[in-house]
Amino acid sequence: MPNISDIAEKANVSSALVSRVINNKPGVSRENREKILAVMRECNYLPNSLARSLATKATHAIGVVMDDLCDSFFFQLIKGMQDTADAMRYNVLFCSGRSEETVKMQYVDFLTKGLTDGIIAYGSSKQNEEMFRQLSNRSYSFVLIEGDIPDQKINNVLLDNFKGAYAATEHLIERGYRHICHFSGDMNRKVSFDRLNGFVKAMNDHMIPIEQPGILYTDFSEESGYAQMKKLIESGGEIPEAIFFGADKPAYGAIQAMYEANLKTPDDVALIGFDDDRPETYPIVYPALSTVRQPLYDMGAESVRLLVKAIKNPGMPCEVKTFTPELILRDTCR
Amino acid sequence: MPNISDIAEKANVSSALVSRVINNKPGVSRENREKILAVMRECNYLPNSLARSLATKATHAIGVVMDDLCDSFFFQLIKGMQDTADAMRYNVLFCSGRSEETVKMQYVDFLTKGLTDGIIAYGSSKQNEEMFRQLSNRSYSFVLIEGDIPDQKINNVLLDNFKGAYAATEHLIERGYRHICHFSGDMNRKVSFDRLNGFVKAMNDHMIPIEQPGILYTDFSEESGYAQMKKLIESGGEIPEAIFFGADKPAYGAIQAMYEANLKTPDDVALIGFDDDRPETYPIVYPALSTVRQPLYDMGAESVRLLVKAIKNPGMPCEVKTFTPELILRDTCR
DNA sequence: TAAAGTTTGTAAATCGGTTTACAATGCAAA
DNA sequence: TTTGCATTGTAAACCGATTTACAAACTTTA
Repeated sequence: MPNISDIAEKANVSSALVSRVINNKPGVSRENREKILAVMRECNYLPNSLARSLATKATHAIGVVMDDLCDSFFFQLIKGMQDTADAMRYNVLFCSGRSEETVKMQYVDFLTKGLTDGIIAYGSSKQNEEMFRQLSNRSYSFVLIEGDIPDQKINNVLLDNFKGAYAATEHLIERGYRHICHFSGDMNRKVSFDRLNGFVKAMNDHMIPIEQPGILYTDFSEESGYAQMKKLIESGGEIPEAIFFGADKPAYGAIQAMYEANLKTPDDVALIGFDDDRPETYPIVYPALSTVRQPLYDMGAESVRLLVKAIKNPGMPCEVKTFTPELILRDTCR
Repeated sequence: MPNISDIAEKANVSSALVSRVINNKPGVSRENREKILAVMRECNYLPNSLARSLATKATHAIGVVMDDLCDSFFFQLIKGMQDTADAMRYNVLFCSGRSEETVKMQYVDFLTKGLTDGIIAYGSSKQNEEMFRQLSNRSYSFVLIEGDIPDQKINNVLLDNFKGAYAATEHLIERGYRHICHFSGDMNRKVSFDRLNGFVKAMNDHMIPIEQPGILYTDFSEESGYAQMKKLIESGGEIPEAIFFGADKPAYGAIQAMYEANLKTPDDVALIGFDDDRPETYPIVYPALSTVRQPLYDMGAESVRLLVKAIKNPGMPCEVKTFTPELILRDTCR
């Protein structure tokens, strides 16, 4: 691998001239420019990015750190980020924590030590709050999606989970359902609280009592929804007329349990999920799930725009962009 | 952001000593080591990775370049890579081409200029052959999964597509089916040729004629399988007893078309897919698809092992690891 | 022809680390 | 007391680029 001095030597010029050619800057005669270009081509020369970034203090790369890349939930988010970054001429490096908070933090550490001009992280938990606080102190540019750090000004892309949950619940009420339950999402996540609160508030505002089984806790997996629904059915207790879920995946799990117990939706139980995390498959699958849609593509795009803005204006005051979810009615609740 | 000299100054030592502390090397008195560590902590000092990598010529990072991250097909591959890299203390940076060959190549370029010690790329096409040739010439370490460059020795992780297709077809024949068709995958990919050839060879070896409609061409999408199957049904021609697909996604599409036409599988048409690219959902979905399983997790893991080996032994002769797929019988063909 | 201005080229500092060669120090053995 | 050997510390070169300050050469202009 030749370096800039090798090229300079072969072309009988100083390395500063070669640098000017690399960066298309003035101050090089036509003659020399062509000679240098020829030598570069001949030697298969590629300027070393590390050295360039070290000198210029810019990498033109942004990092994205997520809990787990392998979740179709993130597809639209990723596409939004990638398209936007492409358009803004930034390269995106995705890192996957494989659901382990420690691995995720290790990647944040890795990327922020010089490799990227900024990072986007999805989700915050108590475990990583401290890390983001430190990023703030270092005045490193970053954007947090769906996770806020108490008492800390940071760039944030959020969803109004409360409003979405409220709207979904209210819709169920307006459709005439009275015995309505909630399957919450993972309660380690603030979003799940907000959704739960939206549900409770809507029920209260319409003076509908929350009857047994009331609120059942799941995580964000299909398995957990399946298990809770199966337990509910097997308990022999009364089955609610409608269920609002804190996420789509447990709703799909519940549908599976209902299917096995020969319960139909929406006739026996109306369902509304949250996320619009549709399996990328055909509708034979299930009855299409009614849900509260997160505008993930837009959120991904906005997070990149915000990050690039922060990178280009260091010291810029932090911004918070809140998106509003949309109620989408499909088969499981009209 | 303090640098190493700032720390050295504050601790009243030379920067070489600080470097030794950072890297846990001998040659520092207990006293000084502790003082330096204290100053580092106090200043929130983080050594700059770019500078370190520039000096040591190692980044301890590997890049993975794929056509499109947003495809559940890659999940197991990604997991295999990530787990293995974690265990070997390498960081993995994933890049997504968004299906555009030019973007994918741009990332190869970006990563190989110093950012990563090596890369893994999935799939090769005529368009990017030249790029991989050049990587070879630069003697940059890389591994290609499912893609070989003619006349070029490279590290390769492959699947024996021919054998898998042959086995699947033979199984259909042994089950007594005679009117068997093939829906090929995207013919821009060599894998599709191999699978097609496996099908044809098995039919020939058993002296079964390939009857109308014979071979239908799809790409790797559900839509294409749906469209071809629908056309076939609407054409009013004879429906084959069994179909072997070059990929799972078009098979799922075909199932959808069959469902709409009230055709049952395996009774009306037996189906075998390829990939074992299962939707991460519950079995209500479809009849579970019989398929030829790619050991993607293992292939991902092996690609990382091979790459790291190549990084650590520059000049190592290239290796080719070929995996054998496994026929998995589920509902659509017993 | 001299003075002033414009191009073009170079040397050297810099980015933030690592590493090598060597000097200074301390301590035990002779 | 001298010799020899670790141990500890430092200065300086280096990794591969960018950038600044300035010198040299060439044009204009008066």
